[in-house]
Amino acid sequence: MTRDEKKQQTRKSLMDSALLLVGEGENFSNISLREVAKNAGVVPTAFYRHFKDMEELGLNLVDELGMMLRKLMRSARQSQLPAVELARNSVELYVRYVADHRTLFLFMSQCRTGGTPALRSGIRNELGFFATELATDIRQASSLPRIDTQDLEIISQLIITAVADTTIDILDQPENSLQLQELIEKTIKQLRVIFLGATLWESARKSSKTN
Amino acid sequence: MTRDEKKQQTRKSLMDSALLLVGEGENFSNISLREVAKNAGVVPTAFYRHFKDMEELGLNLVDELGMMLRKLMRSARQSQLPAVELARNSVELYVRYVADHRTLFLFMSQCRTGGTPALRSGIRNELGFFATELATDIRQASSLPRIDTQDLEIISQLIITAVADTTIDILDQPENSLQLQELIEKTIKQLRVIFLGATLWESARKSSKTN
DNA sequence: TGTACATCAGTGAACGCGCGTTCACTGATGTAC
DNA sequence: TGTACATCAGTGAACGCGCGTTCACTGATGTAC
Repeated sequence: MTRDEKKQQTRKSLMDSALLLVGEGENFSNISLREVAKNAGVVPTAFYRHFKDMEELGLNLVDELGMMLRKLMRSARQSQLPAVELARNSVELYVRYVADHRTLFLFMSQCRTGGTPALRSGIRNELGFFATELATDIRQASSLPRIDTQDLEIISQLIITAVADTTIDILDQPENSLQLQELIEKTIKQLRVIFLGATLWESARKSSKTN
Repeated sequence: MTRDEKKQQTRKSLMDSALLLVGEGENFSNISLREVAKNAGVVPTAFYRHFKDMEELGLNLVDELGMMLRKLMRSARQSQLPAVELARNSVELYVRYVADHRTLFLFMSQCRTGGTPALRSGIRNELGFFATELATDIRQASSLPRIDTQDLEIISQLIITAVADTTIDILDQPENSLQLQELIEKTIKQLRVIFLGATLWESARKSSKTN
């Protein structure tokens, strides 16, 4: 193994170590550089070969989260489902991703509102990007062909907010629990309300034009 | 001043001191007992005469938040506005409350997803209570007279989520900024989409009954 | 291919600091008579 | 009202601990010839 490969491996260990500690219930902003290093099996000073401080490590986790979300989006696009089952399908796909990447989504939920300004804005950026992509998809699906672009983005943001906000509740539930199923149904209903509203919104726009 | 009055005063100083530090950009979960005591003008050990630890102080801040939210709800009820301007009026009232109690809402935003389990569930509890109240109000306003109670609660939760989620963005903006106004308009639009969706949701329920 | 030197990821000792918590205390306020 | 004692909010010294960061270092990997 080359020196560079080894370095990348240690770097990954450090990031995984931080996520592990998040998974054990620690708040990311309370996790110490020393804990992370210890957990990764290196001496504290080795940390500095990879990151300036914990915030920089966090920003790299945000990048990892971003890639994850893009993968999720790609999966969602593949399943060309009829609109009626789109909400259910999307939520269930999301829940599966959350379960499979528990610690990364815990990190997201924690830092989205609780992190340092840089972390917060990093995550909000990724979610914003996600919302824009979602708006494009909705546009292309032509379900709401005449709604204006700005409003479509606002609606997409609302969808993301509704889903992102349930994430912490999902993570608090054991997998396959009854409560988890209820959370899923709740979120599906919320998305359907939003979709229904979006349909009417379009006509509201049109009628306001005629006023 | 009696001894008990003095004690209550110190207790308040400690809680205010914690909020002050939150207002200065510190994360509540990183604030030390010593900082709080120092800021309140007492010796660190005096802290223990009032709270077991910082989490207990935080739970008392959650109570304060709860009272605040109930006051907000009462104000909102007084303004018997027509449904068409209800969204705008509510959002603007909320924004005024957020501006007037900046640090308390910062605390809420931080801890809603980032706090310890006890704090998180405390805040979610308050917001849940708020959602239930909101559902009752919507029911009584009879705007959606035949929607089922459970679904109405779910829709109320979505409204709360949409508003609560913008809170952190509102707090990041200087008062009276253009961006702030845009955030307000965005939230109003989101609430209107939800209300519109709720109207359709009702008929969707009815039509499913006929299937 | 073999040698001599450069690079640099990770080491380990050391530092000063703020932390939460303990303890015995002080002295103003409260209470019983 | 006055006195003697009890209460208890706040004091201040002390503790051991984990923290982030510095520094000179080691030794395996990489490179130039």
